[in-house]
Amino acid sequence: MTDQQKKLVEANLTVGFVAKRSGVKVSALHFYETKGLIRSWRNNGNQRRYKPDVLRRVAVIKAAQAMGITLEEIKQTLATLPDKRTPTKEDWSALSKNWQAQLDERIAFMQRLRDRVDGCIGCGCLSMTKCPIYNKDDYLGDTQSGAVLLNK
Amino acid sequence: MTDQQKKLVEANLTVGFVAKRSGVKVSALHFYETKGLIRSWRNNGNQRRYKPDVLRRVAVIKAAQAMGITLEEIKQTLATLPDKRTPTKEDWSALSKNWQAQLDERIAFMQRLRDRVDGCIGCGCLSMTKCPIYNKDDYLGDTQSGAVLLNK
DNA sequence: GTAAAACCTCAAGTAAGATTGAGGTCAACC
DNA sequence: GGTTGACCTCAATCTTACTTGAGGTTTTAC
Repeated sequence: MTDQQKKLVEANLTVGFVAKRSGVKVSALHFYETKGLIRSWRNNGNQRRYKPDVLRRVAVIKAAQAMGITLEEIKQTLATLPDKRTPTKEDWSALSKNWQAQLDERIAFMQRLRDRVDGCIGCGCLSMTKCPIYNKDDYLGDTQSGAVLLNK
Repeated sequence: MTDQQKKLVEANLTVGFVAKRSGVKVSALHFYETKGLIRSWRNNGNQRRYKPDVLRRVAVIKAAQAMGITLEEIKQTLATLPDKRTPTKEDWSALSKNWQAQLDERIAFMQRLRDRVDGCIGCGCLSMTKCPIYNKDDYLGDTQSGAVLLNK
């Protein structure tokens, strides 16, 4: 049994191990901790120790980031996980559902954007009076203007 | 005829007009100019004046940003537009094609991600030895590790 | 028991993409 | 022709998400 495996069994992970396993740097783990996204306790020598589920938390953080969710939002959502006990399948499932909706929205937005890019950026209407990019008021209310229509 | 319409006809846009029409702040237009994404000339009083196609450029910049393309990449792509003449339908169409491929990729990535979130974050395998998020080596080569698999 | 590797804190730096503010000029309108 | 709003430059500041480095301690390995 290697030392790393021992650590696993002890369910008492060092920062270096978590860094290697999760693919983020030690400095990032420190950073996430200061931001309240993950937690650790300290051993006698003041070194961080983690529960194994920190690996899932970090994986979830990376996945959410890849979806374009900010750390602040991720923190909010992670805060809905139970504090006292190790999160269960249902707990993680709820997070997943939360973000899946956002992700679906984002995908839909990207698809709309693709269609716009297709239909509009490439269109031939260079005239200021006809192009819907030039003249957004044509199909937006007066309160909207400019590139605002691109922001979701 | 309003003053704004006069300005349009004169094809000689002020920075304030462009800002209002495109939905970006004057400071952003200054910024884009220093970065080489848009161009202007100056009137007698040293004020910026723009050709109308700057509006399309800005719309394209915002669209590309919404796709997750960096200003540097956008600059590179915009640099392929003709320098001497006003870009034609075909010119803009080429840009559109360029980015559509990237957008398709990004959408596909998001969809893969959605499936992962579904299948993995929400899965019940909290054991370190079975969960594919915990044990990435199971399906990635040794060179890959950790959350790397989430980065496209 | 000692050297190397891993860890600690805290301040500063980085990159992208802007915004804000100071101090001053130009243009539009009555 | 003066006031107000739009514009100018340039430096500084902001946000997000980290990384780097200095200076020092702890753990691990032999």
